[in-house]
Amino acid sequence: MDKFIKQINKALTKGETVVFSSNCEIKYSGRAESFLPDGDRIFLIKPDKTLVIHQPEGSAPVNYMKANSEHKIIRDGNETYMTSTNKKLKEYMEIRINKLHFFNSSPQNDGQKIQLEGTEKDMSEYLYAHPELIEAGFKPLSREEHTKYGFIDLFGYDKNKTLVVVECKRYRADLAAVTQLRRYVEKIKKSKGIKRVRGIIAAPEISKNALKMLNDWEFSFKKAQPPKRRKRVRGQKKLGEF
Amino acid sequence: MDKFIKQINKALTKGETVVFSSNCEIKYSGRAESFLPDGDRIFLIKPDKTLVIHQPEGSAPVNYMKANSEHKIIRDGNETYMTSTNKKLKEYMEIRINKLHFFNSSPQNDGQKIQLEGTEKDMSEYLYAHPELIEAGFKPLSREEHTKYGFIDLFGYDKNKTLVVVECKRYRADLAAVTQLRRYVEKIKKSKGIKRVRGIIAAPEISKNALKMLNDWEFSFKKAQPPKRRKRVRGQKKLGEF
DNA sequence: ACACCAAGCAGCAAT
DNA sequence: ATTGCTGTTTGGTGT
Repeated sequence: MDKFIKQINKALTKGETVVFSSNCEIKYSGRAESFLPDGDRIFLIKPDKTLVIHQPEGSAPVNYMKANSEHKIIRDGNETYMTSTNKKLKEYMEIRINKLHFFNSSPQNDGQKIQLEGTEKDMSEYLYAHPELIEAGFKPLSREEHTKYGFIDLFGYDKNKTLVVVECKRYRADLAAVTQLRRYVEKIKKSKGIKRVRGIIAAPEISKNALKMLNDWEFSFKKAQPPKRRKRVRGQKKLGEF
Repeated sequence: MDKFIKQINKALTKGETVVFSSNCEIKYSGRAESFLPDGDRIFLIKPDKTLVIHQPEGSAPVNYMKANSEHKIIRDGNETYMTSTNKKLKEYMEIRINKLHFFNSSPQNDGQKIQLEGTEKDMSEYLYAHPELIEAGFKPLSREEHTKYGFIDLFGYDKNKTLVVVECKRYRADLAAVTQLRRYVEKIKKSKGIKRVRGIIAAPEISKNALKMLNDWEFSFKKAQPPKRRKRVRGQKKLGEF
């Protein structure tokens, strides 16, 4: 355990990435409060002082501390603790480490940024470039615009010069998508002093209740998908699989 | 590298938790598509076949595969790849492993569930038990109720027997909170055929625009907080700090 | 399954 | 720093 304390303190000062596993108990206090009784977990401490703690199931960490936290190992009699504090965020964590299973610390070189495709932004770009996919005669004016009424995905005129707000969803549109659209439409009506502004949800699908609310408000739905390049990845049988 | 392949295959069949670091390139195709050029990353494969991949910064994984994915190591000439597939979710990942930095596999025993306090649910429970914190004469009828209009945090009558919908937010209420409240209020008005239903946002704070929208709709704001036990955690100077 | 919603959401962009 | 919003959101709960 003394070796562990030396190792981790050294690693933290050197800005290495630390991974260890231990049997431990975790207390957290900050935006909420949590307690996790004894069990084996995986710990990851990054050079930016992010701490992520994983149980044996699920994608999300069970506990974590955000970047720029301060991590310390403390001996208290027979017990070993790690404390993590983030004064700025008023967050505190205390981990009683009962047993260390393994420890690794190493420098990690990685200056790369992930390149992501098929997002809602890609979708609004694509529809901006191909307005006929919304409807014949649609003339886009702007996309991804931050207005004081909110963040409007796609905005333009229809063939009758009526203003149209388009809200894009990369998946199934739900009630929240419709209320969001409605908020934009109403704000624009009010600010421009015009009676008629159309609202369109562009998404691959829409939930039943959302469609009902859409109809109640005389908005409309247009089936559309975010674009993908569909490059082949090893393990995929066919490109057409999804 | 051959040893690595044996180790990882063995670990995966035994249901151990695998952690390794490698220099690699990552391609993903599924709900979206991504590409991440060569760099050092930490890999975590859990007994439930969740894969989580971390870069040296931030809380969130840069890439991941959800539980029940299938992970395989493949040699292709001089290159080593790991493929992860989840047929059910139609998700595919391919990782070209250039160099392995370290590897660990170990059984992890952890049957514990995190105990969390200070959630929105705790807040609505507390306000249900202490209705005077909303306003004098408020009589709650239900809390956390799933209706076909949505999920209503707190519902009751005010001192004048007017129906009141309360939407709780554990942190600052925003525009979405107000539109959510408005949706519930309108649906209840319509379904019950009554003209007046009040709406209240209960939250520690509310954003400026949200407050304006709240006033426009003649709803009201009540300052309230989720309850916390505020137990002491090592590293916290005083209980009163937050 | 779908639907809806909270989250210690995280991360990002614009104000 | 605050606001608003997307996300390969994740995770939970109820229908």
